[in-house]
Amino acid sequence: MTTSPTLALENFVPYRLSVLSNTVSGAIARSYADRFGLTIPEWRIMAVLGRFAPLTASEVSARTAMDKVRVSRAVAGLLKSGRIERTTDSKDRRRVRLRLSPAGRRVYREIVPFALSVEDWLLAALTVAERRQLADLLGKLQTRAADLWAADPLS
Amino acid sequence: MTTSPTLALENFVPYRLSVLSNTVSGAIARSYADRFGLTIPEWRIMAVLGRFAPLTASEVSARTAMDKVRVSRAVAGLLKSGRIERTTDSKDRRRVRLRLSPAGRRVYREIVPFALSVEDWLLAALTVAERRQLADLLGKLQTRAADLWAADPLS
DNA sequence: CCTAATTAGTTTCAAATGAAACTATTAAAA
DNA sequence: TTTTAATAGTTTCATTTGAAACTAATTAGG
Repeated sequence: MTTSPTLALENFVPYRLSVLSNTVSGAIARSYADRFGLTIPEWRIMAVLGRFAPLTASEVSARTAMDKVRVSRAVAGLLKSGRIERTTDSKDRRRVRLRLSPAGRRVYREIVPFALSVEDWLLAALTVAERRQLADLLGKLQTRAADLWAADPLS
Repeated sequence: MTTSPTLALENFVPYRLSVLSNTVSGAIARSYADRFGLTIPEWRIMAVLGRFAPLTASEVSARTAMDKVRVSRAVAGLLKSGRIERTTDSKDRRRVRLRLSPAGRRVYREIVPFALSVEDWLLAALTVAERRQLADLLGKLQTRAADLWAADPLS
């Protein structure tokens, strides 16, 4: 008698990554919504503008791994809540230069320590060596996954 | 002069997890759609029914980490494509017993080796020791994240 | 019993999503 | 130049999503 090979979902790495990422993002999304009235796309944009402003929408897109539609909508939300400012680039009037507003900077100064404390809380289960391992593994897997995405090497 | 603390998104673990998970899931979703005409929720359901059938929708929900609405819709899709069968439980007529159909089992026998080969390809960048590390770290982080989700311990 | 509360699963409705079409502007080619 | 193509960003439209409401069946309480 032959048995078909089976797959244990609970040990399957793509599944575990998805569940972990959803759990973490869900908890964070709830916190950010409650405390700051921000979505995760909005938070990501504030995070990159806090470091690198001014940026164009395309640059934000590249730095946040979000497509331009998402960026466009999250930018609209942040403009409405007065947390970022937009000016059109005078050299290339298609481009838009984005930066945090004074109110945005105040939120940024509050949210960064909070975000870091969430990360710390999450990583408190790991030793320093394990945290290094984690960073290393995430890097290797991301490189590999990007190739999987780009080329479908199993075709 | 004082500088506000900043946050490097590209090193922020929740962000890196999200990007990695999206990259992996996106590549897999494309493959499954192309080769088997399956969505990821449908595939997850087939994966658990391949091991544990019959299961009720709630049991499927628990084993796949998907809410009951998602399960209900994916079950409807699998019924339509003839890959699962449904009978109502005679002891409790609210419950529904789900199992793979013969056609579903054929797909299952094809997709399991494929799924494992995708995982292998992804993990080929890691040594055996690193794979063990990864499994260990994912476990620790998932436990921690579940606590974060349940209790919001930073409140 | 018989009513209230609970549970399993589905449907509805409003919000989030992304691909494709679109507008405006700039760069390249003829 | 003046088309033509490419780029930046927005909007449209069809699909996906999930919370809340709903239906049906079972269990618990009075």
